[in-house]
Amino acid sequence: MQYNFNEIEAKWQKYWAENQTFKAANGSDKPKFYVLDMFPYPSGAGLHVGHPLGYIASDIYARYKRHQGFNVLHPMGYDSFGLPAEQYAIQTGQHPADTTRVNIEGGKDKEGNVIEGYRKQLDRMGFSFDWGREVRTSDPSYYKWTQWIFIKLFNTWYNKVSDKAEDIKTLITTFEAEGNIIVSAICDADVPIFSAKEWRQYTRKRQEEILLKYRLTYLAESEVNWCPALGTVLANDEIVNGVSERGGHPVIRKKMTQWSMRITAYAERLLNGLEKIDWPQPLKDSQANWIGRSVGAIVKFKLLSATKDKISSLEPKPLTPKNFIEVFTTRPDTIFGVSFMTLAPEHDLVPMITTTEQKEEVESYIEATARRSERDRMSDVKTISGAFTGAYVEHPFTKEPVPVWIGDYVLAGYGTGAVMSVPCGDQRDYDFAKHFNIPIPNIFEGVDISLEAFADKDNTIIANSDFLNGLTYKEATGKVIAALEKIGHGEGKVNYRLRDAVFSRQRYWGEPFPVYYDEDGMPRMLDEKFLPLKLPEVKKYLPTETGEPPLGNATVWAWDTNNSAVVGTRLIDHKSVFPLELNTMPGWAGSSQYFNRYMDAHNEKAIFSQEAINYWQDVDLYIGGSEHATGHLLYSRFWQKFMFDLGLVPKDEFAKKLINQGMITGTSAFIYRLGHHPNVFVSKELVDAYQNEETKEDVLRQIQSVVGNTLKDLSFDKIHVDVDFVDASDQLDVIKFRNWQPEFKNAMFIPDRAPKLLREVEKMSKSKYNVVSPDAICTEYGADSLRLYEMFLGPLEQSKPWNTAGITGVHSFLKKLWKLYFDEEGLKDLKAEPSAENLKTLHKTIKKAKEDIENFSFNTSVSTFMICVNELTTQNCQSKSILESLAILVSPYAPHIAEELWEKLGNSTSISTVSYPKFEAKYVLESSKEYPISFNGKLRFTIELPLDMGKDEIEAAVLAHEKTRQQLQGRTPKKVIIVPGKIVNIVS
RNA sequence: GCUCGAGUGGCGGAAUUGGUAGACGCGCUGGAUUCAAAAUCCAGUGUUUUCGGACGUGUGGGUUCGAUUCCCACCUCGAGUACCA
Repeated sequence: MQYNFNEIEAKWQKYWAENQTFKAANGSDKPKFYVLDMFPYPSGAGLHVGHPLGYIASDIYARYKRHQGFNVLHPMGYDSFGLPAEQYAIQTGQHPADTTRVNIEGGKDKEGNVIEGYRKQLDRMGFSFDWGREVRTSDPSYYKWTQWIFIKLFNTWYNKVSDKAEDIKTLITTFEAEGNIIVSAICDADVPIFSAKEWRQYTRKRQEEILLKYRLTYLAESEVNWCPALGTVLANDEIVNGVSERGGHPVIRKKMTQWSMRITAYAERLLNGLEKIDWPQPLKDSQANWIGRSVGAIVKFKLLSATKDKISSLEPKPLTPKNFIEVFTTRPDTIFGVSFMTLAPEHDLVPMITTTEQKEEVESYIEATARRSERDRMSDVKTISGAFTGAYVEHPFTKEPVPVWIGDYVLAGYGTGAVMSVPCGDQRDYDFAKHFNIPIPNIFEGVDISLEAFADKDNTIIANSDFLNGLTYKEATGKVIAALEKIGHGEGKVNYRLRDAVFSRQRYWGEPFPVYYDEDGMPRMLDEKFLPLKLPEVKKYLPTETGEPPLGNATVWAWDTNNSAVVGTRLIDHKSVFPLELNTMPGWAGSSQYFNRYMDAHNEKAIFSQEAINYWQDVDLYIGGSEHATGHLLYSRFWQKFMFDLGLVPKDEFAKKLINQGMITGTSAFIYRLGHHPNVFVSKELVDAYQNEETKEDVLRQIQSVVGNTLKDLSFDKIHVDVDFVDASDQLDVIKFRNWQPEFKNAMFIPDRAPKLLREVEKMSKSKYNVVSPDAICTEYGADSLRLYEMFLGPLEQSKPWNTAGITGVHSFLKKLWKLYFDEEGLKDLKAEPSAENLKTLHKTIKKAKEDIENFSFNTSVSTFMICVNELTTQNCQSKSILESLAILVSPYAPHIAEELWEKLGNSTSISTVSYPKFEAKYVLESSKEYPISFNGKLRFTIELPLDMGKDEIEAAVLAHEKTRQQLQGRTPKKVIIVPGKIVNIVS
């Protein structure tokens, strides 16, 4: 009987679907285990072999956990809002919902190409997903809950005292009773101070404006990253090297009114939370880096409004709210080294403090920096530029005047947008001072600063600094902060690099905000019971002529408050019918709580029931790509903590363990095309030989014999060849190549048979002809072979190249496995009692396979199975019990063949929940050991000795051995090292 | 520049606490089977050699009876980040 994988795989996929084998119940006597994959964006191009790597690993683990007796939740869904569907809609006019459905469920695209569909592709690989819990972020029944969370965020503020998010009502109550002086909140910087009386006298609009400054999602005019080519704003994590992550378009800074998420409220908790989750260190590092906590101080420098000559006569005046400049510094200990102050050119105070004499220079500098794009400014960090404002501030301790400059090395968006410049202690300040001839006072003990700044905190001893002299960095910092606080000129402060996240996108294919704008133009939330607010139909998916987002094209997009319904925009009267928000939410909105929604995916009354969330708690294992480190994975943690504060989820971290699977790259194939002879192709070997001086002439002659002797100098172009035309020996199938494209129809090859190709590892991409689809592999070798091979390639986390040729190794393993159970006639007569050898092989395998799977070392467990099958084949194992256990061991990796073997052995239920074989040490105990005998650390020979032999006996046995005497040649050993069970080393 | 990770045969990779380097697979070489091919099976396969051995895990040093593994310096590649005060 042959191993007919196509038939077997189709049969069991059908069986699993019909019997709902992998349906997970929300409650069970078994312990729970939640295995999650990052859900995919369903693109029209379909999956290539790189995509399922993580899914295969998580599926193996999920299946293993079922064998271990866990109730396993292993869901899958689609992150189906996004840019590609929208851009396709703009080009073709097709509704993104339609193309998205085709990409998932299959069908035809506009050109009539057959799209297989993600679901079918995934099904062919035999995943044990509980498809009954599928979610699609673009489905109104799903995004209803994304909108719901948005409303919750709007109705919440962050109380620093309780250190958590609280209902906005508690804030309003406080305002009404006591004003905001006693409120300690994470809010906008420009909140005015008011009393309860003042609050009550404010208009409703004024009150709303103030509350917006406290809400966890708020509308604010802010500087955003605007991408003109995409017509939308982008978040910081959507920009790579100053250009858009998608498409590589330039990005400029622009002021716009946008929804923002107050993620900064959670900065500290997001940072601390990293300590209790088992996530990859590089990923934690990059989140920590992104949050960018730095400890230092705020220092206030009083403004002196006069020119330098007159300052000395000025009377000292107390600080008032408007007459100082605030800086943030991590080195308050160097305050006596300040010789100037630098503001970002965009700093609010610049126009106010600039003197008439300096006005022209400052304005032209500001104009020049504004003209430079973000990218220019970033790529050119060496050019030093700046301008003097003419203004001075007063040093808080020395009372000396300090000149105020502006310079684009100071960023408006970090800290206070102003720095106290200490040229002796900071290289940027140093360079700036050198360039503009500003003095560089030295405040470090025994340090030469004639060439560069001294920034080594650990070896700092402060000098020339009044009361800080002789102190270390740490001592001086503490002392100076205390002194600043005492005179009211500053305080200790922790600063974060993390910015609030802009949450508006000028796009069509995203979640609509459940927001309308009232008669005052203030945002109001729809009542929860009217959700979902569905995306309106539009004629065009582009921005409107007046520059509004695509939803501006909708004719039915207004909120009728009398009837609680979406109505035509013509009816807007700002009395009872109001305009709805035209922006949509960003890509990460839908993915920030999807893992919790899976727990109760069809609940219409709540995002999930409390029973469901309390049962499943959190994700036990999450597998996905590292590219989401500072996007999805940070935002999801933020929303989880928010949900936790509201008491909606029991855990404030959503995933205990996370693994980043590596990328599978392609192995591109190239043939060399002869210069000036576009019809002639030369093998890699000949081109290599041509590069070698010794063989160059031979190659030249060989090529001349084909194309004529006129050719003296050879040149070669590398041409991509479809990897489908290449065999395991890297030889080209010339017939396939000639039929590939018309220009190759009459191609000639040197040598003319199976020329060797050059192979290089590159990212998989259509244009490189190195994309391999899992469907083709499933058809030719089967899903079980694909699964095994993806795991066998190497460690899960590592990036590694795909080469289809190698799959024959795991495929013939499966055939050998099959042959242990079947011969030509059918199932073998498996009545033999297991031999000691059989049991040893089996139990060795159980032990190793279990260890490997628990360490996520899937590549080595595949080797273990190969060794096991090779041994059992040699042993001619005919024991049913051994072969039953083997089928279970293999089943997480190659589930189809395992089910078939299991059934043919006479079992009537699925193998998927059978308990894992138990390792028993007694079967693998050895009585003797082949001891390696080394002399001075170098292995010479081995001797077999009983394992229970003691050190002394071993020494005696080894020294008595004839080969030992040969090695020693009469010398006496100086030392004999014996590690029982391991090695013997003789030093002589 | 900074942070993190990695360098092992022709290739993917293995070696669990420092203890027989190269498991397993691909490829390659030879053989069996076949009219032939595919498939299958058997043997070999780090380099070198005077067939005793010698040399071998990016480079140079160190610790150790013993180092792919630990320490120091350097080189190369990859990922992230980038004027963060």
